[in-house]
This record gives sequence, structure tokens and C-alpha cells, in this order.
Amino acid sequence: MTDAATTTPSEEAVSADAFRLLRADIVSGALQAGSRLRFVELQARYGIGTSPLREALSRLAADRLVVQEVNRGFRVPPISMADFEDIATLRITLERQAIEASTRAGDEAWEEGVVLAHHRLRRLGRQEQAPEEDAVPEEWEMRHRAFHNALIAACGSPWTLHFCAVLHDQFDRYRRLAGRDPSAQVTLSQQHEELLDAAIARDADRAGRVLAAHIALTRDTVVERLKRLM
Amino acid sequence: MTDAATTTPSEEAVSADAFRLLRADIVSGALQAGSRLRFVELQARYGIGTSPLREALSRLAADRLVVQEVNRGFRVPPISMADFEDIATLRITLERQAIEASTRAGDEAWEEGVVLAHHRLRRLGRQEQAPEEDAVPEEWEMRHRAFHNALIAACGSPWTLHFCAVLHDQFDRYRRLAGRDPSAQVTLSQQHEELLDAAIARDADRAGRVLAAHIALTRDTVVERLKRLM
DNA sequence: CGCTTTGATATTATCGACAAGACGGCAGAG
DNA sequence: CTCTGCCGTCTTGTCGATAATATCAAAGCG
Repeated sequence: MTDAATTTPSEEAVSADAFRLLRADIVSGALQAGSRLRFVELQARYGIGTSPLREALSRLAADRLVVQEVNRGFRVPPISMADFEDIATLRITLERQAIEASTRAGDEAWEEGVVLAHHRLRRLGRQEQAPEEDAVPEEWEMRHRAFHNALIAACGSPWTLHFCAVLHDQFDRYRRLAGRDPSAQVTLSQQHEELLDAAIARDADRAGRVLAAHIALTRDTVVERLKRLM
Repeated sequence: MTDAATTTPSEEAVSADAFRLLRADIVSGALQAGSRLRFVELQARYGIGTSPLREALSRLAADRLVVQEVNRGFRVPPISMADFEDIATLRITLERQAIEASTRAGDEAWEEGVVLAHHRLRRLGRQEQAPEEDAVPEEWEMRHRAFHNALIAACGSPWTLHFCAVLHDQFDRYRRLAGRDPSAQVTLSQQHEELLDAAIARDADRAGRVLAAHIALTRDTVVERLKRLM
């Protein structure tokens, strides 16, 4: 599977492109939760044949970003509060461990990567206030993910990073579905600052605490908003 | 209205069968680590076409049981000590959490499932002494897996169970590659007994400790034997 | 004598078409 | 009027063939 961190240069494979596009459309909510994924529609949407499409859907199914029903095709998974809380709990466990190990083991290059990623995220955060608030900027999503990836990048466990990436995709689908809560946003941005501080200070325990609180706050906000929507 | 869930024991899907067969052959070592997986060979081996084969390989690639190289097909992943230790460490973390939660939350049905799974494993363990020692009985592998799955089944976290299953597959590939160590086997069987005892006694901490030691002992044994083989 | 190039071979990735199975409407019986 | 069984239509799952790409070996050039 291609983690969000790895970057494939360009013309590599149709099926890999389809995989990324489909994943992005599912995580972003462009493809509604619970909706069927008909082959003819997807083939027209992405301009590909059946084989690479099936391949992409199979890979997504392994990561639980689509569900396959026997002889009844694929669907984007329905949302469920229990599922989301399970994802959040496990993500806290794994990503907390990862950031602690990363903070302890990270070298200068890791530290610089964290600083750079945070700067890019923060700069966009300021500009973001200006345009219409409705559209969640895709660029912010990418930089936010890049920052969180940078924090745990030096943990030394490829499998932890892989599972964190899978869980982050799942988590973001719910978060983006719920929409943003302006009141929580300031605290979340402060926590980003604190994560940066803790990383630079090599305070692994503090980094773990803040990250756990960061994810938990996001989870609670999302749960609150989702309850209101349903 | 009819029992749609219980039907279709055989006619599921060619691609799902291929997925299971390929996974079994990779975990068991029938397909050697690092070897290329040529389409013509696999199509002949499993008697299927290209589409379901690609679908199965894609799903396996998401679980890291095969690796895909761009425009160069699929391979069974090479073995690496660092990879195995990463898998083992993460498996200890997740499966320990899972058995602790399961022991605390499990109901009577869970308890009975554990007892039954252990009985089936133990009964086979006795008979197993008789036939030739060389062939690792596939039935033992299945019952061993079933026992470990039963222990964590009530943990309440589907995602934890999913990741544990993925890691267990990865772990077993190395374990079966290394072969059995007769000297460790008695301790490992004793630990199975202890796990059963702790589960029945609802001693979550002890269950977690024993399971961690169980996996760690297996890991150390495998590492020792692999070093000798390489 | 070694390195690069170039052509032939082999393998993969993709496409379009066929067959098997599910879904939904309609008619007939109770 | 309602329920049940059946048939047409649609969707999926699979196959074989085609186009694109990598691999390998030998020959030409530096």
C-alpha cells in the first residue's frame, strides 16, 4: 500500500492513480458514505477500464475504505459512531507510542522536517481565514497530514507508520464529514504549536500527552457534531 | 428473509479463493521469500485468469504479504530481521492490550470459546508427537491461530483484531520459515495453559504478561534459528 | 577490453466482451 | 387486496487477447 508520505513521481500506473483518486474521494466525502460504487460510473469518472478499477477497489477494501459484498459490488462504508471511536482509540495508542519513540530517536533531519512541516501548515492557516469558510482547503489537509507524519516519522517502526496512515485516513473521513468547529480550532492550533515545542525540546512524554489530547479533542468535537447531524 | 448469511459455503468468488490460497502459500513458505510471482505460473497453479489473480495480489499487497514493483510484477517479500522484530514488537503491544480488554469484557460465551479452542489445540498436540516430526501439521497451525484469536475475540475493538490478524500472518511467515525448536516447545505449551487459566480466572494483567512473554519467547527462538540459517 | 546501444524476447498492465448472478416489476393465485 | 413466484433487465465477476514495458544478449564504438 502507498502511504501518504511516499510520493510516486508521475506516470507510473493507471491502477495506482485510480487507487489514490478513489481514496481521496472517499476520505474527502466526495463519495457519500454508504453509497454504491457502480463500475460504469467509476469507469467514466476516472476514465479507466474494469481491471485497474477492480484492483484499486480491492486494495481499498483491504484498508477498509470500501466494503465488498459478495456478488453485489462495492460500497463506501457506512459511518458508525462505534467504528469511529474504535479508530480514534487505537490511533491514540499507536500514534502516541510513535511520537514518543520518534522524539527520543529523531535526529536533526527529523527535527528540521517537523519545523518545516509546521511552518507550512501555520502559514496556510493564516491565509485560510480570508477565503470563504465553507470550502475546506485541500491544501490544508495535505499539510496537516504532512505535519503529523513528520512528527512520528523517526519512530523506527515501519509497521506502526503503516497502521497510523491507515487509521489517519479512516479518522479523517469522519472528521471531514463532521465539518469544522470554529471554537475548537484555536485549541487545536495551539496543540500543534505545543507539539512542535515538545519535539524540539525532545520532551517525549509531553509530546505524547499533547498528541493524545489533540486526537481526543478532535474525536470529541467530531462526535458532538455527528450526533447533531444524525 | 432467508438465511443469506449462512449460505454460499462454496460459491463465493474465485478471487477470494485465490486470495486465501495465495496467502496460505506465502505464510506457509510454499512460495519462497523473495521469489517472483509470475502470472503464468500462478494462473496454472490456481487455475484462474488474470483478473482475479491481480485482485488477490492487490489485496495481499495492502497487507504486505506481497510487494509490487512498478511494471515489474509482484514478489513475495524478502525476509529481514528488522522487519520481523518490528512485527513482533507491535504484535506484543496490540495483542497484549487486546487480551487484557478481552479478559475484562468477555462473557461466558467468550470463556467457553477459549476453553474449546484450547482443548482442540491440546488434543492435537498430543497426537502430533506420533507422526514424522518434519512435517508441520497444517491443522495445528489452524487450531493454534484459532486459540489465539479466541483469547482476544472479546476485546471489543474490530480494528485491533484486524491489525492483530495482519501481524499474526506476518509473524507466522517468519516462525514457519525458521522451523520449530523442540526445546522451546514445552514452555510454549505451558504458556498456552497459563493463558487459559488466566482467561478463566479473569486475571487480565496476568493474561497480558503471559501473552507478551509467549510472543517474545517465540520471537527470540525464531531470531536465533534464523541467524543460524543465514 | 570495457561500456553503451540496440534489437529480440518475455512479462506485465490494460482493455473489451462474455457469462453468471442479483434486483425489480408484473402477473396470477389465494 | 395482498402475497408469491417468475421473467426481463441490469450489474458484477471472469476470461482471453492486445498494447506497453522491462529484460537480456550480442554487437558496435570508444
